[in-house]
Amino acid sequence: MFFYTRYPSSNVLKTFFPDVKFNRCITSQLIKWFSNFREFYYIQMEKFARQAIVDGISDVKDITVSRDSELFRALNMHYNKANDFHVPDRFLEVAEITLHEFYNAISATKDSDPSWKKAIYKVICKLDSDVPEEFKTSSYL
DNA sequence: CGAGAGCCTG
DNA sequence: CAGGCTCTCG
Repeated sequence: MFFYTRYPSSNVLKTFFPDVKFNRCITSQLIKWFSNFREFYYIQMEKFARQAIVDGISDVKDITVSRDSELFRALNMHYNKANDFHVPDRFLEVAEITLHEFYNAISATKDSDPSWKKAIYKVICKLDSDVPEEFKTSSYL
């Protein structure tokens, strides 16, 4: 599910767990869970973006994310351990865009600003796609 | 005041 | 992942 949306609202998130009766506690736990997913995602992005800079890559266009990228493997390992479904191409695009955002920001030393990631989050949150209905049938996450 | 983001920690 | 804490926003 994360491969489709990075910023689902709590209500949207809930619809993907039809078999769960939510109370305040479980809901916040679910929100927290997804928040952790985002955290991991951005941590990886920053890590690989910095690595690209250390590696001396000077053009953003030389930074790409494909299914056999180290970055993709790290993410897939985390969100899709069993590798039981196909990751949408759109996710690869979003991942690449995210990586570029980090690369550009760090290159411009914007990371000296305590809240420099906010600008990136603002861009990425607009790239969410709809999650296929099939995910609502079983506890896919 | 409560939900949720974001950051840090275990 | 889950807890805990600060901070923003409706």
